[in-house]
Parts: sequence; structure tokens; C-alpha cells
Amino acid sequence: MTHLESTSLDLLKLHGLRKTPCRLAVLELFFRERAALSHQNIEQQTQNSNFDRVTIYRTLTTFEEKGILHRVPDLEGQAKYALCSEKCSEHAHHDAHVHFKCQTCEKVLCMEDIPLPETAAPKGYQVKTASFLLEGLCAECNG
Amino acid sequence: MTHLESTSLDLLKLHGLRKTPCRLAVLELFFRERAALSHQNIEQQTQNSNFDRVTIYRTLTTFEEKGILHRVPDLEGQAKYALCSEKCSEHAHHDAHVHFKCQTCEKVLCMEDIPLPETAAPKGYQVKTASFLLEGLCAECNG
DNA sequence: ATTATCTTTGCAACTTAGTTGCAATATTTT
DNA sequence: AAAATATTGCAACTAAGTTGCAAAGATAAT
Ligand SMILES: [Mn+2]
Ligand SMILES: [Mn+2]
Ligand SMILES: [Zn+2]
Ligand SMILES: [Zn+2]
Repeated sequence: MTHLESTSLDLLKLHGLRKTPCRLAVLELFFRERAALSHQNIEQQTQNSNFDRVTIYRTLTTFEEKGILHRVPDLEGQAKYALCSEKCSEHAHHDAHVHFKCQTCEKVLCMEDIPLPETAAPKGYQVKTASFLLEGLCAECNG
Repeated sequence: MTHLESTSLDLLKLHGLRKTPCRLAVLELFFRERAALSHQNIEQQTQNSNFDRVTIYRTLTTFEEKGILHRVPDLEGQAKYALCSEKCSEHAHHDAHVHFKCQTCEKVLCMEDIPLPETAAPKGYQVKTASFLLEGLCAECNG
């Protein structure tokens, strides 16, 4: 059993989810890639396993509910997901960090270290959540 | 000719676009509502005119290209559009402001007065554009 | 190890968003 | 009024996402 396999297994147990090939494969994929992934990305990168598209959709939804993955703001296009920090749970997500999308390699990355900038809410408005997406060139593509 | 009609007409002329019922209706709708609108919103709010869905899609695309409308980051769900400031043109958009989505009335608003917060780009990364979406209760719904 | 219970999967069918080609129509220019 | 050009509507298509349900699989109890 590889390292990623056992980490993934632990994560499933921790959240009371059954160990299934699709769930393990999806988790391992997220651990290997360190970027946000769309349903389509996952389908392509697990082609040989031939999981049903619906199963992958359901896996993503389940993981989001449990606090294993969070949705990442990818304007235009499909929903993307990324691994949550340990703070997240079934009850609440705590993924208030900046995200970065590279215009060259298209990767979307969580900048866990960059907190969301403080926001001057206009008077009368009550801000509950915020999301901040930067776009440009990632370290790799910037050269 | 109402005020909105003539404003809309001017805008079409200014961008070298022909005056058509669909384009006028869509522009007037944007001037009346002051919120971002999706294709679906527009289709519903112009039902009696019975414009073809495809025509509405093309109208939105054209307006975006010309710098009349800009896309608004609405995570999940369909693309939304809002009126651009006068600075925008065929050649470049200049809509770097904060957007606000009300969790109650679902309206998405341009906060033209709130500029984007300065962003500490992580080293190695080159930031080119950014988008900041606040969510919560709008002034109306906050009561 | 077998069985019972409860979860997850795969399939088929459906919905909604968005795109493309093309002929008919409307708008602008001459 | 006719010619030139831009826009529309239709039909057909692709892609994303959802739902119901029966069969298969995982875990827990015996
Ligand atoms: Mn993230
Ligand atoms: Mn705006
Ligand atoms: Zn890159
Ligand atoms: Zn509101």
C-alpha cells in the first residue's frame, strides 16, 4: 500500500465513507496533482478505471459535503475542486484563501498562505463570505 | 422615444451596431435593472417579445466584445453580465471593481466605487487580473 | 465464514446551458 | 429603390449536470 493510498483511506474512514475504487482514485489524484480539478479533468485522468461520469459527480458532491474538497471559483467553465485544509468538516468549510489561475497552463492553485484581503463593506451591506481570484502567470510559466 | 430608448440607441451607434429590437430591449433592460443579468434572466424578462434564445446569446457576446457589457464572476451557475463603465471599449475592458451577490434576493451588483484590494502576489507569480466577489445581504435585504 | 444491513455504483433517461451553419430577413448605404 | 452588409430564427448539435432505480459492493453482526 502506497503512502497516498493509506492517506486517502484514512480520510475516508475519518468521514465515515466506505472505501471504494472511485473514491480512492479521486483522492489520490488530488494528492498527486496539487491543483484544483474539474469533473472533466478527473474523468480524463482516471480513464483506464472507467468510472461512470455520474459516480464521479457524486463523489465530488460527497467530498464537498464532508469537508474534504472545496469548490474553487473558476469564472467561466465548470466547477473546480481542491483539497480542504484540516479545519474543514461536515459542518463548515474554512477555505478563506486567495486562488490563482494561470493563464498559460490553466492550473488553478490554492494560495493557502494568502488570506483574503479585508473588505470595506459598503454601508447597509452585510458581507458573509468572499472569494478572490487572481489570474496571470504561475511561477512555472513565468520562467 | 423614451430616455432609455435614446440612450440605448446612442450606445449602439457609438459602437457601430445596427439598431434591432432585441438589442434595444436588452440594453433597456440593463439600464432599468441595475443588477447583473444572466441569459436566463433576460429571456424571461423579454418573454413577450419572443426573441430567439440564440439571438440573446449572440447579443450578449457582441456587447461583451464591444465593451458594452462585462462578465460578472458568478460562481456556480450561468454567466452574468453587467453594464460597463464608459472607459471600456472594443479594445480593452476596465471593470476592476468589487462585485456583491446577495444571498437573499440573489442580485449581483457592481460596486463601481470599491476598487480591487491590492494583492500581494506570491514571489515568482505575475498577476494580470483579479476578481473579488463578496456575498451576503444587500442593503435592501439587510433591512 | 455467512448473512443481513446499509451504501455506493452504473445505466438510462432527462434537463439546462451554450454553440454552429445556413437560409431568410432586416438594416444601412448608395 | 436597389445593393451591400449585418442580424435573426431555426434546426441540429455538444457538453454539463441531475434523478430514479435496480444491481453490486462494503461493512457490521452472527
Ligand atoms: Mn482553495
Ligand atoms: Mn461589474
Ligand atoms: Zn502556469
Ligand atoms: Zn438582496
